[in-house]
Amino acid sequence: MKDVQTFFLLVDCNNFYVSCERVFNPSLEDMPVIVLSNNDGCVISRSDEVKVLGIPMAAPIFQYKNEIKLHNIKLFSANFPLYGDMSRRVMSIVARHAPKMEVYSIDEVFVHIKGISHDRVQYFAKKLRHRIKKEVGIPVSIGIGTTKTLAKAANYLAKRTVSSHGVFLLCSCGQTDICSHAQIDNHLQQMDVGSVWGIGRKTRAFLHNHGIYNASQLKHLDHAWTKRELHKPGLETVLELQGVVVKKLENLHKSKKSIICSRSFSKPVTTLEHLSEAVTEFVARAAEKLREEHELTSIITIYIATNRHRKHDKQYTQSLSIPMPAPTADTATLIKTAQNILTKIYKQGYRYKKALAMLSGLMRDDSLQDNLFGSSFTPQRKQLMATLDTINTTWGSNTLMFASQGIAKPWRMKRAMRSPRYTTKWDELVFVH
DNA sequence: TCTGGGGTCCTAGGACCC
DNA sequence: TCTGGGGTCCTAGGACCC
Repeated sequence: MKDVQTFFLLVDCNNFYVSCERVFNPSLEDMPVIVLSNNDGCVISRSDEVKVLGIPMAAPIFQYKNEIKLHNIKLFSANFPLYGDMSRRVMSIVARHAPKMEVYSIDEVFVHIKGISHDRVQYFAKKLRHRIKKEVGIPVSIGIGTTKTLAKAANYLAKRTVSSHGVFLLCSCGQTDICSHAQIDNHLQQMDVGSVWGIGRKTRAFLHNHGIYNASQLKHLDHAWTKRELHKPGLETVLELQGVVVKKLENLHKSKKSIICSRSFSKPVTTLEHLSEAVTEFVARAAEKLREEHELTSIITIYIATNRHRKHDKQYTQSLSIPMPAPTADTATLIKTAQNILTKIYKQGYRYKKALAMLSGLMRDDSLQDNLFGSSFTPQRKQLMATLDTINTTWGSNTLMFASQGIAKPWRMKRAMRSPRYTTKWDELVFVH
Protein backbone atom coordinates (compact mmCIF):
# COMPACT_ATOMS: atom_id res chain seq x y z
CA MET A 1 0.00 0.00 0.00
CA LYS A 2 3.08 2.17 0.04
CA ASP A 3 2.60 3.65 -3.40
CA VAL A 4 -0.97 4.78 -2.77
CA GLN A 5 -1.55 8.39 -3.80
CA THR A 6 -4.06 11.08 -4.63
CA PHE A 7 -4.42 11.91 -8.30
CA PHE A 8 -6.07 14.39 -10.61
CA LEU A 9 -7.11 13.09 -14.01
CA LEU A 10 -7.97 15.24 -16.97
CA VAL A 11 -10.25 13.57 -19.50
CA ASP A 12 -10.12 15.58 -22.71
CA CYS A 13 -12.03 14.75 -25.89
CA ASN A 14 -9.76 14.66 -28.94
CA ASN A 15 -10.61 17.27 -31.61
CA PHE A 16 -14.04 17.34 -29.99
CA TYR A 17 -16.28 19.06 -32.56
CA VAL A 18 -14.69 17.14 -35.43
CA SER A 19 -15.10 13.89 -33.49
CA CYS A 20 -18.81 14.69 -32.96
CA GLU A 21 -19.29 15.14 -36.71
CA ARG A 22 -17.50 11.84 -37.33
CA VAL A 23 -19.74 9.89 -34.95
CA PHE A 24 -22.71 10.58 -37.22
CA ASN A 25 -20.79 10.50 -40.48
CA PRO A 26 -18.20 7.71 -40.37
CA SER A 27 -17.07 8.44 -43.92
CA LEU A 28 -15.20 11.40 -42.39
CA GLU A 29 -12.84 9.01 -40.58
CA ASP A 30 -9.22 9.52 -41.73
CA MET A 31 -10.33 12.51 -43.82
CA PRO A 32 -9.17 16.08 -43.11
CA VAL A 33 -12.09 17.82 -41.35
CA ILE A 34 -12.55 21.37 -40.03
CA VAL A 35 -15.38 22.82 -37.93
CA LEU A 36 -15.92 26.57 -38.32
CA SER A 37 -16.99 29.29 -35.89
CA ASN A 38 -20.23 31.26 -36.30
CA ASN A 39 -20.49 33.01 -39.65
CA ASP A 40 -18.22 30.26 -40.95
CA GLY A 41 -15.34 32.59 -40.10
CA CYS A 42 -12.58 30.83 -38.14
CA VAL A 43 -11.26 27.34 -37.56
CA ILE A 44 -12.41 26.10 -34.14
CA SER A 45 -11.75 22.36 -34.43
CA ARG A 46 -9.32 20.42 -36.62
CA SER A 47 -8.79 16.75 -37.28
CA ASP A 48 -5.23 15.40 -36.98
CA GLU A 49 -5.01 15.33 -40.78
CA VAL A 50 -5.61 19.10 -40.82
CA LYS A 51 -3.12 19.79 -38.02
CA VAL A 52 -0.44 18.03 -40.07
CA LEU A 53 -1.13 20.43 -42.95
CA GLY A 54 -0.18 23.33 -40.68
CA ILE A 55 -3.55 25.08 -40.60
CA PRO A 56 -3.58 26.74 -37.18
CA MET A 57 -6.37 26.97 -34.62
CA ALA A 58 -8.52 30.13 -34.95
CA ALA A 59 -7.24 30.79 -38.47
CA PRO A 60 -9.61 32.74 -40.73
CA ILE A 61 -10.73 30.11 -43.19
CA PHE A 62 -10.65 32.29 -46.32
CA GLN A 63 -6.85 32.39 -46.03
CA TYR A 64 -6.69 28.65 -46.65
CA LYS A 65 -8.85 28.28 -49.75
CA ASN A 66 -6.08 26.59 -51.70
CA GLU A 67 -5.31 23.99 -49.04
CA ILE A 68 -8.99 23.15 -48.70
CA LYS A 69 -9.30 22.48 -52.41
CA LEU A 70 -5.98 20.73 -52.76
CA HIS A 71 -6.50 18.32 -49.86
CA ASN A 72 -10.26 18.02 -50.17
CA ILE A 73 -10.80 19.22 -46.60
CA LYS A 74 -14.39 18.77 -45.38
CA LEU A 75 -15.83 21.91 -43.76
CA PHE A 76 -18.67 22.11 -41.24
CA SER A 77 -20.46 25.07 -39.69
CA ALA A 78 -20.55 24.81 -35.90
CA ASN A 79 -23.48 22.74 -34.64
CA PHE A 80 -23.49 23.56 -30.94
CA PRO A 81 -26.74 21.79 -29.99
CA LEU A 82 -25.17 18.55 -31.24
CA TYR A 83 -21.87 19.13 -29.44
CA GLY A 84 -23.62 20.06 -26.20
CA ASP A 85 -25.63 16.87 -26.30
CA MET A 86 -22.59 14.70 -27.04
CA SER A 87 -20.76 16.43 -24.20
CA ARG A 88 -23.52 15.52 -21.75
CA ARG A 89 -23.24 11.88 -22.81
CA VAL A 90 -19.48 11.79 -22.23
CA MET A 91 -19.84 13.52 -18.86
CA SER A 92 -22.52 11.12 -17.68
CA ILE A 93 -20.24 8.13 -18.32
CA VAL A 94 -17.45 9.78 -16.34
CA ALA A 95 -19.94 10.56 -13.57
CA ARG A 96 -20.92 6.89 -13.38
CA HIS A 97 -17.35 5.80 -12.70
CA ALA A 98 -15.64 8.69 -10.96
CA PRO A 99 -16.05 9.49 -7.27
CA LYS A 100 -15.47 13.23 -7.71
CA MET A 101 -15.42 15.26 -10.89
CA GLU A 102 -15.49 18.82 -12.20
CA VAL A 103 -16.79 19.57 -15.68
CA TYR A 104 -14.24 22.10 -16.84
CA SER A 105 -15.43 22.85 -20.36
CA ILE A 106 -17.58 21.35 -23.08
CA ASP A 107 -14.87 18.77 -23.84
CA GLU A 108 -12.88 18.44 -20.62
CA VAL A 109 -13.52 17.04 -17.17
CA PHE A 110 -11.26 16.75 -14.12
CA VAL A 111 -11.52 13.68 -11.89
CA HIS A 112 -10.10 13.38 -8.36
CA ILE A 113 -9.21 9.96 -6.96
CA LYS A 114 -7.79 9.41 -3.50
CA GLY A 115 -5.82 6.48 -2.14
CA ILE A 116 -5.04 4.56 -5.30
CA SER A 117 -1.85 3.01 -6.68
CA HIS A 118 -0.16 4.12 -9.90
CA ASP A 119 -1.10 0.88 -11.58
CA ARG A 120 -4.73 1.06 -10.54
CA VAL A 121 -5.18 4.67 -11.61
CA GLN A 122 -3.74 3.90 -15.04
CA TYR A 123 -5.95 0.85 -15.36
CA PHE A 124 -8.96 2.97 -14.38
CA ALA A 125 -8.09 5.56 -17.02
CA LYS A 126 -7.68 2.96 -19.75
CA LYS A 127 -11.04 1.38 -18.95
CA LEU A 128 -12.78 4.76 -18.85
CA ARG A 129 -11.28 5.75 -22.17
CA HIS A 130 -12.39 2.51 -23.74
CA ARG A 131 -15.91 2.83 -22.35
CA ILE A 132 -16.40 6.39 -23.64
CA LYS A 133 -15.24 5.37 -27.11
CA LYS A 134 -17.51 2.36 -27.10
CA GLU A 135 -20.65 4.02 -25.72
CA VAL A 136 -20.50 7.48 -27.29
CA GLY A 137 -17.96 7.05 -30.06
CA ILE A 138 -15.75 9.94 -28.95
CA PRO A 139 -11.99 9.37 -28.60
CA VAL A 140 -10.50 10.89 -25.44
CA SER A 141 -7.04 11.33 -23.94
CA ILE A 142 -6.47 11.10 -20.21
CA GLY A 143 -3.66 12.86 -18.34
CA ILE A 144 -2.88 11.82 -14.78
CA GLY A 145 -0.91 13.92 -12.31
CA THR A 146 -0.71 14.90 -8.68
CA THR A 147 -2.01 18.42 -9.45
CA LYS A 148 -4.43 19.80 -12.01
CA THR A 149 -1.60 21.54 -13.88
CA LEU A 150 0.39 18.27 -14.05
CA ALA A 151 -2.73 16.42 -15.21
CA LYS A 152 -3.08 19.02 -17.97
CA ALA A 153 0.56 18.57 -18.93
CA ALA A 154 0.15 14.78 -18.87
CA ASN A 155 -2.82 15.13 -21.18
CA TYR A 156 -0.71 17.20 -23.58
CA LEU A 157 1.89 14.40 -23.55
CA ALA A 158 -0.76 11.67 -23.93
CA LYS A 159 -1.89 13.28 -27.17
CA ARG A 160 1.64 13.43 -28.53
CA THR A 161 3.07 10.11 -27.39
CA VAL A 162 1.89 7.30 -29.63
CA SER A 163 3.06 4.58 -27.23
CA SER A 164 0.91 6.01 -24.43
CA HIS A 165 -2.33 4.87 -26.12
CA GLY A 166 -4.09 7.96 -24.83
CA VAL A 167 -3.18 7.67 -21.14
CA PHE A 168 -0.17 9.40 -19.61
CA LEU A 169 0.95 9.59 -15.96
CA LEU A 170 3.08 12.41 -14.54
CA CYS A 171 3.83 11.72 -10.90
CA SER A 172 6.74 12.99 -8.83
CA CYS A 173 6.34 10.87 -5.70
CA GLY A 174 9.77 9.33 -6.34
CA GLN A 175 8.58 5.87 -5.37
CA THR A 176 9.15 4.26 -8.73
CA ASP A 177 11.45 4.88 -11.66
CA ILE A 178 8.76 6.51 -13.75
CA CYS A 179 7.96 8.81 -10.84
CA SER A 180 11.46 10.18 -10.30
CA HIS A 181 12.01 13.92 -10.55
CA ALA A 182 14.48 13.29 -13.34
CA GLN A 183 11.79 11.52 -15.35
CA ILE A 184 9.27 14.31 -14.82
CA ASP A 185 11.81 16.90 -15.90
CA ASN A 186 12.58 14.79 -18.93
CA HIS A 187 8.95 14.90 -19.99
CA LEU A 188 8.43 18.56 -19.15
CA GLN A 189 11.45 19.47 -21.26
CA GLN A 190 9.51 18.25 -24.31
CA MET A 191 6.83 20.85 -23.66
CA ASP A 192 7.07 24.47 -24.81
CA VAL A 193 6.45 26.78 -21.88
CA GLY A 194 3.51 28.28 -23.79
CA SER A 195 1.73 24.93 -23.72
CA VAL A 196 1.59 24.94 -19.91
CA TRP A 197 -1.90 25.59 -18.52
CA GLY A 198 -2.07 29.25 -17.49
CA ILE A 199 0.79 30.48 -19.69
CA GLY A 200 -0.70 32.48 -22.54
CA ARG A 201 0.72 34.36 -25.48
CA LYS A 202 2.05 37.36 -23.57
CA THR A 203 3.62 35.42 -20.74
CA ARG A 204 5.18 32.96 -23.19
CA ALA A 205 6.85 35.83 -25.05
CA PHE A 206 8.08 37.32 -21.78
CA LEU A 207 9.50 33.97 -20.63
CA HIS A 208 11.20 33.32 -23.98
CA ASN A 209 12.84 36.73 -23.65
CA HIS A 210 14.24 35.57 -20.33
CA GLY A 211 15.59 32.32 -21.74
CA ILE A 212 12.83 30.12 -20.34
CA TYR A 213 11.62 27.91 -23.15
CA ASN A 214 10.20 24.70 -21.71
CA ALA A 215 7.96 23.55 -18.87
CA SER A 216 10.84 22.06 -16.89
CA GLN A 217 12.64 25.41 -16.79
CA LEU A 218 9.41 27.05 -15.64
CA LYS A 219 9.04 24.48 -12.88
CA HIS A 220 12.48 25.38 -11.47
CA LEU A 221 12.00 29.14 -11.36
CA ASP A 222 12.71 31.08 -8.19
CA HIS A 223 9.48 31.75 -6.28
CA ALA A 224 10.18 35.39 -5.39
CA TRP A 225 11.14 36.26 -8.96
CA THR A 226 8.06 34.47 -10.29
CA LYS A 227 5.75 36.28 -7.88
CA ARG A 228 7.25 39.64 -8.80
CA GLU A 229 7.24 39.13 -12.58
CA LEU A 230 4.30 36.79 -13.16
CA HIS A 231 2.21 37.71 -10.13
CA LYS A 232 -0.08 35.35 -8.30
CA PRO A 233 -1.30 33.22 -11.23
CA GLY A 234 2.27 32.60 -12.43
CA LEU A 235 3.48 31.51 -9.01
CA GLU A 236 0.53 29.15 -8.68
CA THR A 237 1.45 27.53 -11.97
CA VAL A 238 5.08 27.01 -10.88
CA LEU A 239 3.97 25.50 -7.56
CA GLU A 240 1.54 23.16 -9.28
CA LEU A 241 4.27 21.97 -11.67
CA GLN A 242 6.31 21.14 -8.55
CA GLY A 243 3.47 19.01 -7.26
CA VAL A 244 1.98 21.44 -4.74
CA VAL A 245 -1.82 21.36 -4.95
CA VAL A 246 -3.06 24.94 -5.31
CA LYS A 247 -6.06 24.45 -7.57
CA LYS A 248 -8.65 22.24 -5.94
CA LEU A 249 -11.50 20.45 -7.60
CA GLU A 250 -14.45 22.78 -7.90
CA ASN A 251 -17.25 20.43 -7.28
CA LEU A 252 -20.37 22.50 -6.80
CA HIS A 253 -22.38 24.17 -9.50
CA LYS A 254 -21.02 27.67 -9.21
CA SER A 255 -23.45 30.44 -10.02
CA LYS A 256 -22.29 32.69 -12.82
CA LYS A 257 -21.14 36.26 -12.28
CA SER A 258 -22.16 37.48 -15.68
CA ILE A 259 -24.15 36.31 -18.67
CA ILE A 260 -23.13 37.35 -22.15
CA CYS A 261 -24.73 37.11 -25.55
CA SER A 262 -22.73 38.48 -28.46
CA ARG A 263 -22.53 37.84 -32.18
CA SER A 264 -20.68 39.09 -35.17
CA PHE A 265 -22.88 40.08 -38.07
CA SER A 266 -22.72 38.29 -41.39
CA LYS A 267 -22.59 41.68 -43.12
CA PRO A 268 -21.92 45.16 -41.79
CA VAL A 269 -24.80 46.95 -40.06
CA THR A 270 -25.06 50.69 -40.51
CA THR A 271 -28.51 51.76 -39.34
CA LEU A 272 -29.63 52.26 -35.77
CA GLU A 273 -32.74 50.29 -36.62
CA HIS A 274 -30.91 47.07 -37.53
CA LEU A 275 -28.38 47.46 -34.75
CA SER A 276 -31.25 47.88 -32.34
CA GLU A 277 -32.89 44.68 -33.61
CA ALA A 278 -29.70 42.75 -33.06
CA VAL A 279 -29.12 44.17 -29.58
CA THR A 280 -32.75 43.39 -28.69
CA GLU A 281 -32.32 39.79 -29.76
CA PHE A 282 -29.08 39.41 -27.78
CA VAL A 283 -30.70 40.88 -24.67
CA ALA A 284 -33.67 38.53 -25.07
CA ARG A 285 -31.34 35.54 -25.32
CA ALA A 286 -29.25 36.69 -22.34
CA ALA A 287 -32.42 37.18 -20.28
CA GLU A 288 -33.50 33.65 -21.18
CA LYS A 289 -30.20 32.28 -19.89
CA LEU A 290 -30.61 34.45 -16.80
CA ARG A 291 -33.95 32.82 -15.99
CA GLU A 292 -32.55 29.36 -16.69
CA GLU A 293 -30.00 30.07 -13.98
CA HIS A 294 -32.75 31.40 -11.68
CA GLU A 295 -30.98 34.71 -11.35
CA LEU A 296 -31.86 38.40 -11.50
CA THR A 297 -29.60 41.06 -12.99
CA SER A 298 -28.90 44.53 -11.68
CA ILE A 299 -26.52 45.84 -14.37
CA ILE A 300 -26.86 45.72 -18.13
CA THR A 301 -24.01 46.47 -20.54
CA ILE A 302 -24.24 47.03 -24.28
CA TYR A 303 -21.18 47.07 -26.50
CA ILE A 304 -20.94 47.78 -30.21
CA ALA A 305 -17.92 47.61 -32.48
CA THR A 306 -16.83 48.06 -36.07
CA ASN A 307 -14.67 45.48 -37.86
CA ARG A 308 -11.16 45.90 -36.45
CA HIS A 309 -9.68 43.79 -39.24
CA ARG A 310 -10.70 46.32 -41.87
CA LYS A 311 -7.91 48.79 -41.31
CA HIS A 312 -9.10 51.20 -43.98
CA ASP A 313 -12.57 51.52 -42.38
CA LYS A 314 -13.27 54.17 -39.75
CA GLN A 315 -13.12 52.41 -36.39
CA TYR A 316 -15.43 52.90 -33.43
CA THR A 317 -16.12 50.78 -30.36
CA GLN A 318 -18.15 51.87 -27.40
CA SER A 319 -19.84 50.33 -24.40
CA LEU A 320 -22.02 51.57 -21.61
CA SER A 321 -23.30 49.93 -18.42
CA ILE A 322 -26.44 51.05 -16.67
CA PRO A 323 -27.69 49.83 -13.30
CA MET A 324 -31.29 48.63 -13.31
CA PRO A 325 -33.62 50.49 -10.91
CA ALA A 326 -34.28 47.10 -9.29
CA PRO A 327 -32.98 43.58 -9.97
CA THR A 328 -35.02 41.96 -12.72
CA ALA A 329 -35.24 39.10 -15.20
CA ASP A 330 -37.94 40.72 -17.28
CA THR A 331 -37.03 40.72 -20.96
CA ALA A 332 -39.25 43.71 -21.76
CA THR A 333 -37.65 45.90 -19.07
CA LEU A 334 -34.17 44.88 -20.13
CA ILE A 335 -34.89 45.55 -23.80
CA LYS A 336 -36.12 49.05 -22.98
CA THR A 337 -32.95 49.84 -21.01
CA ALA A 338 -30.77 48.30 -23.71
CA GLN A 339 -32.34 50.43 -26.44
CA ASN A 340 -31.81 53.44 -24.25
CA ILE A 341 -28.13 52.62 -23.93
CA LEU A 342 -27.83 52.00 -27.65
CA THR A 343 -29.16 55.44 -28.60
CA LYS A 344 -26.52 56.92 -26.28
CA ILE A 345 -23.56 55.05 -27.80
CA TYR A 346 -24.66 54.72 -31.43
CA LYS A 347 -22.88 56.98 -33.89
CA GLN A 348 -23.95 57.31 -37.47
CA GLY A 349 -21.57 56.70 -40.35
CA TYR A 350 -19.89 53.51 -39.19
CA ARG A 351 -20.05 49.93 -40.42
CA TYR A 352 -20.78 47.86 -37.30
CA LYS A 353 -19.61 44.26 -37.19
CA LYS A 354 -20.46 43.09 -33.71
CA ALA A 355 -22.66 43.79 -30.72
CA LEU A 356 -22.78 42.38 -27.22
CA ALA A 357 -25.24 42.31 -24.33
CA MET A 358 -23.99 41.51 -20.86
CA LEU A 359 -25.97 41.05 -17.65
CA SER A 360 -24.05 41.32 -14.39
CA GLY A 361 -24.55 42.07 -10.71
CA LEU A 362 -26.46 38.80 -10.54
CA MET A 363 -28.40 37.46 -7.58
CA ARG A 364 -30.63 34.44 -6.94
CA ASP A 365 -34.22 35.16 -7.92
CA ASP A 366 -35.44 33.93 -4.54
CA SER A 367 -33.07 36.14 -2.57
CA LEU A 368 -35.40 39.12 -2.60
CA GLN A 369 -38.37 37.12 -1.35
CA ASP A 370 -41.28 39.47 -0.80
CA ASN A 371 -39.02 42.44 -0.91
CA LEU A 372 -39.85 43.32 -4.48
CA PHE A 373 -41.43 46.67 -3.64
CA GLY A 374 -40.57 49.18 -6.27
CA SER A 375 -39.58 46.46 -8.68
CA SER A 376 -41.42 46.11 -11.94
CA PHE A 377 -40.62 42.39 -11.88
CA THR A 378 -43.86 41.44 -10.21
CA PRO A 379 -45.08 37.87 -9.72
CA GLN A 380 -47.34 38.43 -12.74
CA ARG A 381 -44.40 39.44 -14.94
CA LYS A 382 -42.39 36.51 -13.60
CA GLN A 383 -45.21 34.15 -14.57
CA LEU A 384 -45.42 35.70 -18.01
CA MET A 385 -41.69 35.15 -18.56
CA ALA A 386 -42.01 31.54 -17.41
CA THR A 387 -44.76 30.99 -19.95
CA LEU A 388 -42.67 32.59 -22.68
CA ASP A 389 -39.74 30.29 -21.83
CA THR A 390 -41.92 27.20 -21.78
CA ILE A 391 -43.34 27.95 -25.21
CA ASN A 392 -39.92 28.65 -26.69
CA THR A 393 -38.45 25.51 -25.13
CA THR A 394 -41.29 23.34 -26.38
CA TRP A 395 -41.80 24.78 -29.83
CA GLY A 396 -38.31 26.01 -30.62
CA SER A 397 -36.54 29.22 -29.72
CA ASN A 398 -38.08 32.40 -31.12
CA THR A 399 -41.51 30.83 -31.51
CA LEU A 400 -42.58 33.81 -29.42
CA MET A 401 -40.45 36.90 -29.51
CA PHE A 402 -40.52 40.63 -29.04
CA ALA A 403 -41.47 42.70 -32.06
CA SER A 404 -38.35 44.82 -31.66
CA GLN A 405 -36.20 41.78 -32.43
CA GLY A 406 -37.09 42.39 -36.06
CA ILE A 407 -38.12 40.05 -38.85
CA ALA A 408 -35.78 40.60 -41.77
CA LYS A 409 -32.54 40.35 -39.78
CA PRO A 410 -30.05 41.02 -42.57
CA TRP A 411 -27.29 40.83 -39.93
CA ARG A 412 -28.03 37.24 -38.94
CA MET A 413 -25.13 34.89 -38.88
CA LYS A 414 -24.23 32.58 -41.67
CA ARG A 415 -24.09 28.83 -41.21
CA ALA A 416 -23.90 27.47 -44.70
CA MET A 417 -22.39 24.11 -43.88
CA ARG A 418 -24.16 22.89 -40.79
CA SER A 419 -24.67 19.18 -40.29
CA PRO A 420 -28.12 17.99 -39.16
CA ARG A 421 -28.92 18.28 -35.47
CA TYR A 422 -28.94 14.46 -35.25
CA THR A 423 -29.50 14.14 -31.54
CA THR A 424 -31.78 17.05 -30.74
CA LYS A 425 -34.13 17.46 -33.71
CA TRP A 426 -36.26 14.54 -34.79
CA ASP A 427 -36.96 15.98 -38.23
CA GLU A 428 -33.26 16.27 -38.99
CA LEU A 429 -32.43 12.71 -38.05
CA VAL A 430 -31.09 10.67 -40.94
CA PHE A 431 -31.42 6.91 -40.91
CA VAL A 432 -28.35 5.09 -42.08
CA HIS A 433 -28.92 1.71 -43.63
C1' DT B 1 -15.91 39.42 -49.71
C1' DC B 2 -14.77 36.58 -45.92
C1' DT B 3 -11.35 37.03 -39.08
C1' DG B 4 -16.07 33.28 -32.94
C1' DG B 5 -18.34 33.31 -28.43
C1' DG B 6 -18.56 32.98 -23.43
C1' DG B 7 -16.51 33.21 -19.41
C1' DT B 8 -13.05 34.07 -14.98
C1' DC B 9 -9.63 36.25 -12.24
C1' DC B 10 -6.13 39.68 -11.15
C1' DT B 11 -4.02 44.23 -10.84
C1' DA B 12 -3.47 49.08 -10.99
C1' DG B 13 -5.24 53.25 -10.16
C1' DG B 14 -8.72 56.56 -8.86
C1' DA B 15 -12.31 58.08 -5.61
C1' DC B 16 -13.45 58.54 -1.22
C1' DC B 17 -13.21 58.33 3.77
C1' DC B 18 -11.28 59.27 8.37
C1' DT C 1 4.79 77.35 -2.43
C1' DC C 2 4.18 74.31 1.01
C1' DT C 3 0.37 70.48 1.62
C1' DG C 4 -0.13 62.89 5.64
C1' DG C 5 -1.15 58.34 5.74
C1' DG C 6 -3.77 54.45 5.60
C1' DG C 7 -7.69 51.93 4.40
C1' DT C 8 -11.57 50.39 1.37
C1' DC C 9 -14.22 50.10 -2.56
C1' DC C 10 -14.99 50.32 -7.38
C1' DT C 11 -13.85 50.09 -12.20
C1' DA C 12 -11.31 49.43 -16.42
C1' DG C 13 -8.33 46.82 -18.74
C1' DG C 14 -5.45 42.91 -19.39
C1' DA C 15 -4.45 38.11 -19.44
C1' DC C 16 -5.98 33.78 -19.48
C1' DC C 17 -9.02 29.63 -20.43
C1' DC C 18 -11.88 26.63 -23.72
